[in-house]
Amino acid sequence: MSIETLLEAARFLEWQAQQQQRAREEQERLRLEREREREQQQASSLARLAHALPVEEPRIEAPPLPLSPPAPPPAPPPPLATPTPLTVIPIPVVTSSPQPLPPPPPLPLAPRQPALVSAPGLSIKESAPLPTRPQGPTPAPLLPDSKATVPPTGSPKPLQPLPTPILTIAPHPGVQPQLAPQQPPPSTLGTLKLAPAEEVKSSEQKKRPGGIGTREVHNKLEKNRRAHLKECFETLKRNIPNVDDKKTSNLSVLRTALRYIQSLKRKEKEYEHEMERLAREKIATQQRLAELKHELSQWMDVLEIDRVLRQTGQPDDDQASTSTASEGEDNIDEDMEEDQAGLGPPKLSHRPRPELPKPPPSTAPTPLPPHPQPVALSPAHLPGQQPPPPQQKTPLPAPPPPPAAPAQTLVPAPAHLVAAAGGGSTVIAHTATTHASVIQTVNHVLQGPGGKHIAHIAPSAPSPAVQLAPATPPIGHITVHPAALNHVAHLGSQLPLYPQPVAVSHIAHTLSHQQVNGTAGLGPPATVMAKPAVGAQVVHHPQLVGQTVLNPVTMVTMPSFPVSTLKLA
DNA sequence: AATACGCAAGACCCCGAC
DNA sequence: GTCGGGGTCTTGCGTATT
Repeated sequence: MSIETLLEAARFLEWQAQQQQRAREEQERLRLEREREREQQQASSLARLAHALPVEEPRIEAPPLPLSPPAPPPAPPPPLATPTPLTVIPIPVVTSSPQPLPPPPPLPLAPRQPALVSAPGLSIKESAPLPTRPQGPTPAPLLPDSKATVPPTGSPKPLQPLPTPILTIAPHPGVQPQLAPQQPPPSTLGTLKLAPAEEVKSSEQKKRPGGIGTREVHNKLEKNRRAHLKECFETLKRNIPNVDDKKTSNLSVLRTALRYIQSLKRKEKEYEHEMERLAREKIATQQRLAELKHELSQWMDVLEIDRVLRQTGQPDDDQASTSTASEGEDNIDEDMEEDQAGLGPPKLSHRPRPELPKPPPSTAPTPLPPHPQPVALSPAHLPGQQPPPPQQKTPLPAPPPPPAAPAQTLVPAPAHLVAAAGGGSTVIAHTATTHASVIQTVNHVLQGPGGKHIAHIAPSAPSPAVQLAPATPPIGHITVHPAALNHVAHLGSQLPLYPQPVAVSHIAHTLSHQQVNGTAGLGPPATVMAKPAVGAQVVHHPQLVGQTVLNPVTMVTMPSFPVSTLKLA
């Protein structure tokens, strides 16, 4: 492209130069004509012997007409022919060498035509190469000269025969004298001057189909092509690092360029891979962050709920879950503190056996207070059928707006707690995959009278509202696993209210052991974990660490209730 | 069919190495 | 001085365009 633009620019400059040259020629011609006219007038007036003069004049004037034809071709590039040329003038000297110089008024016509033909490329190429190369100086003149003087092959032939017409013109009294003076000034043009005559012939010949002129033109074009090619090679060379200006043949340039391009491609691939890797890391990190946030929010919700339960709970032992709450730990902060303090035992005492239950609340799908929160309590735990004390509303305010997690996060949708209040007392806790809430839900369920509870946890509909859907078939991401009795969910243990051993393995995107335990990002849970007394065991999933798991699964193992009563999804 | 354009072959020249 | 490499120039031919 740059070459093209350069060519365009060069053409434009050349064109301007030509215009300038032409204008000067015109002026010169007019001046000559005036003088000649004067002379003629004087001569004619003095002596009417000069009949021949008028004949010649027509020739002189004839040129102008032809001049116009050449102009059009160059014109195309830019309409401007204005002042700039002055500066450009040098260029014409360089490039126009072949043709433009036609100072001689009569002759210019022919020379210009060739110029038109060759103009496009010559300007740039010759200009560039000439200076650079040692040959440079010679070539410009050489072209005309070589053709004119020494025709290596056969091109020059026409030159000598053709001169005759020129000679005829030359004889003009007025023209010749002037031509002579003009030529001297531009010494460089001297050679060029010779060219015009040749060019005239060539132009004439070239007009003839298949004539020598065509060959000349073709040679020029070919030369332009070579120059262009050379320019391209130089450009290419410039764009290749570590290329010696010397010793670099075109072939070597091509080879070097090839190697360079290949290396660039390799680098490009490497960078692409690096970018992909970084992008994956970013996504994983974002997911992890989102999950941690979500867990934190859920955990807070659980605490909140527990607090509510305690507040609303009955002091009776029957309602174990509530009883614990009844102990008056209204303050979440206290729970937190306790948990952090590692005060597990007290809770244990609170929680006898989940199985022990309280009145089958299941039947009472008492509509949970429109709980905006993602986590809801199974009816069994709801203080039953008791209208939620107003207090609930106040403490529950924190509907943890789903942590502003990045869109990419796989964090499941808000939780749904589906409580099957039916006689079967199958409680399905459909909630998001947050172990804390899961545990809690399960624990609550277990406490229910029926004893048949299934905590169903899965990413569900976005609506955070609690749904009581007895008929809802348990869908199973979840897994309440009575069999795995040996495992005590660390998360379960986190719940201060329900000390019974519960194993929960929360498999999420990229969870490390610390993350599962909450020791990594969650300060409070970490301390809560310390409940060895309860027999809590943390199930490690080292094989999952660092792995991305789609469809996070939460496993809750609850040994405390009879397996027979369990209804799996 | 005429013209324009590009390519390749041959000839020539220049320069550095031996 | 010779040789080889590289570059330039000229020319003919083939193809595309008008």
